[in-house]
Amino acid sequence: MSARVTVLLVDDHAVVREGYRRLLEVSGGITVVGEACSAAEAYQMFCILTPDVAVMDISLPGVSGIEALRRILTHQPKARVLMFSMYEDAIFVRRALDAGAAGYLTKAAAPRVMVEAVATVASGRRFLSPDVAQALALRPVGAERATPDVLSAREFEVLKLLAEGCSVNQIAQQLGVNPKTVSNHQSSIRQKLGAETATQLLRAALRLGLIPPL
Amino acid sequence: MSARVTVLLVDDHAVVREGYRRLLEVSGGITVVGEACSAAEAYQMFCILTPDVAVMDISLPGVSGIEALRRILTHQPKARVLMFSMYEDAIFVRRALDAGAAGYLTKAAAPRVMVEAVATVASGRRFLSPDVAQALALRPVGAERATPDVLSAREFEVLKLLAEGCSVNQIAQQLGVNPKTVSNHQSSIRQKLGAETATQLLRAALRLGLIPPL
DNA sequence: ATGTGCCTGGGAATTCTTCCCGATACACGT
DNA sequence: ACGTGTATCGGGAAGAATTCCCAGGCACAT
Repeated sequence: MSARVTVLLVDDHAVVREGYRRLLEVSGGITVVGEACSAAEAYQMFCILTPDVAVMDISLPGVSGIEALRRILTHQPKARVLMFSMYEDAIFVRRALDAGAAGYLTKAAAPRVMVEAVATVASGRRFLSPDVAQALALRPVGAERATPDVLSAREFEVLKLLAEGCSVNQIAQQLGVNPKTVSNHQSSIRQKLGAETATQLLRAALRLGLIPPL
Repeated sequence: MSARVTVLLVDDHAVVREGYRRLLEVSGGITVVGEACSAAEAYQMFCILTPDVAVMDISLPGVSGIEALRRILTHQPKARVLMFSMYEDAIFVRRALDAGAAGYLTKAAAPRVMVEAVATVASGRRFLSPDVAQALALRPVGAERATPDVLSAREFEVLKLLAEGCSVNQIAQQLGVNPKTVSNHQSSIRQKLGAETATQLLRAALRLGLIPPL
C-alpha cells in the first residue's frame, strides 16, 4: 500500500469527532491530522493541513457541510471530501455529489465501512455506502425532484438558517451577501414551497431534514 | 480504583457506537459489554447483561431513548443510565432527569468528559455536562413554567394561533378584534419570550406545548 | 377610592416583504 | 464560438408588517 492517509475530521460534536478519530486510527493506515467544528474552520484547516481526505458531517450549525464542501472545492479543486450524515435520503446524497463530494456515508453504516470509505476516497475513487447506493438506484435520475428540489442550493442554505431561527441580517452576514439578497431568496423560497407563514416554512425545513426535529 | 466498569451502548448508528466504544475503552477502566440500536433491544440487553451503566442516545427511531429509560427503570430500578444527546435544551434535560436518568451528556462536550461521566455515574453519583448544568441553573425549579406564566391569557391564545400557521389577519378575524391589536399582542409576546424571529416564536410555542410537535 | 394589570386600538416611524428589473457568472448543448 | 438557461446577486418602489408610545375602558384587589 501507499503511505498513510491523512484525514481532517469535521463535525460539530467534540465527542463524536473523538470517537471517529479513534475508529479511524486503529485501522492502521489512517492518521487524523486535524479536527474542525464549523464550516469556516473546516475551510481554514483544510487549506493549512491539506489532508488527503476530509470527512465532513453534512449537518453543521449555521453554514452547512455542503456549503463548506463548496468553499473548499472552490479553492482546492482537487480536494477529496467524504460527506458523512445521518440522512440517507436521495436528495441529500445528490446534493452532496452535485457539489463535488468524493463520497457519501451514512452513520447507519457498519464501522469498518468508514475506514474502507476513507481509503477508497483517498485512492481517488468515489465511495457510496451500500444503503445510499440503493437509495439512489431506486430513484434513478431526477426522481427525487418531485417537490423539494425546486429549491436551488442557495435557497436551501437560506431556508436552513431561517429554520434555525436566524434573522435575515444574520444570514446575510454569515453568507457574506447583502441582506436584500437574502430577503429576495426568502421570497422565492416561500413561493416555491407555498409557505405563507413562518410555521409552514419551518415544517418544510423539517420535512427536508434541514434541521433536527424538535 | 475499583473494578472495571461495564457499559451498554445504545445508539441507532453503528459507526457512532463503534466510535464511542473505542473512546471509552482506551480510557482503561471501562469495558463496553454490549451494544443496542433500539429501545426494545436496549431493554433486553440491559436485563441480560446487567451492565454498570447504560449510555443511551436520547433520540432513537421509534420509541425514544427516554421511553427506553423508563422501561429499564421499571424493571431494574437500580439501573444507572447516562443519557446522551445532541440537544442541550433544558426541557430535554429535565425530562431525562425526571424519568430517572443518572446523568445527561451533550455531544458537544469534550471527549474525556464522556469517560468522566461514565465513571461518575458508575460510582453512584449523578453527572451533568457543564453546558447542561448551566442551562438548568439559569432556570431553577419549575423552570418550564417560568416563561409561559408571564404571558397573559390573550397572548397565549394569539401565540397558539400564530404557531398553528395563522396570519395576523386571520387571528384578528377569529378573535373578533382589530388586526392591530393582534399585532401588538405579538410584539409583547416576542419581547417576553425573547423571540427575535418568527421561527424562534414557533419553537417557543412548541416548548410550551401549545401545538403538537411538527 | 385608588393602584395595577390586561385588552383594546390609534399614530408615527421603521423595518420587512414583495414584485419587477437588470448585471454577472457559469454550465451546457449546438 | 455562440446563444440559451439558470443561479446568484442586488437596486428601486410600493405595500405590509412590526415596533414603540400612548390612552381609554374594565376588572379586581387593597
